[in-house]
Amino acid sequence: MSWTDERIERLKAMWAEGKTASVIAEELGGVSRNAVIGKAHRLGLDSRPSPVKPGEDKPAAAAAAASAAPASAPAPAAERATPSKVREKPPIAAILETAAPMPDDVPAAAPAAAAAPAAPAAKAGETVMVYRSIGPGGFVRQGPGEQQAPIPPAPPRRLVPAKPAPEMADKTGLLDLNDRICKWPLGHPGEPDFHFCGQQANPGYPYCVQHCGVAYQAQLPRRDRRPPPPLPYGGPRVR
DNA sequence: CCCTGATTCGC
DNA sequence: GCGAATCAGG
Repeated sequence: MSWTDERIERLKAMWAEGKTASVIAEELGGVSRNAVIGKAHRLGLDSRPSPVKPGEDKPAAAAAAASAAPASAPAPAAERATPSKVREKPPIAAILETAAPMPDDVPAAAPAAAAAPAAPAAKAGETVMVYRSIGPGGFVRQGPGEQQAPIPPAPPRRLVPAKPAPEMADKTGLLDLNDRICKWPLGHPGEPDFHFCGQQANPGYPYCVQHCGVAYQAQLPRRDRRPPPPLPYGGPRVR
């Protein structure tokens, strides 16, 4: 990895922001902390308060020295690292509120053909398969034009108490989660229709195959990773 | 140990 | 010019 103009600019910017050499190296990718420091010095960037050099003294000038009581006081220090905006935490109560209530009356046979979970964004011309709930009994896979399955499944003879309430017939609430169904969240906690994917979980994983594909991605060697897009200032720090 | 930046020096 | 190795303080 070479020092292109663009990378040098990013180095300068981050160095000026006060980021440590390690962080800069990590964000630039493909270079070590030492490389960053070395480059910064060659560029003549401002020195940082060095743990090794409290005041100023040159190794060569060691002979003289002695009489100096260096007014060392570099305290640029920390006032960063605080995210500009603290994400509101979802109160657990709010999540619980959206979980399936369990009213006494039960629906005869929930039609529930509505909203399939988050259809993936499709490029033009692509066929999007959708998993559509056919009620408490399961899901069918449908293409865009396809109609509801012709043979509606026989309604369950008896609904067990744990089964979903009408409004949650096609949604998976917090209380529906177990280790066999996909826990991929759809929507945001606190919103009325917040629910979970609910498809069959990929055995050994918390998500279905589709969402595992999103959640788990192969780690590329550093040099092959795409550097994060230019964030002029204060992008979210991922660590 | 971990972290930090500075410096050196072979390439 | 580059950066690993090394140094040295916190």
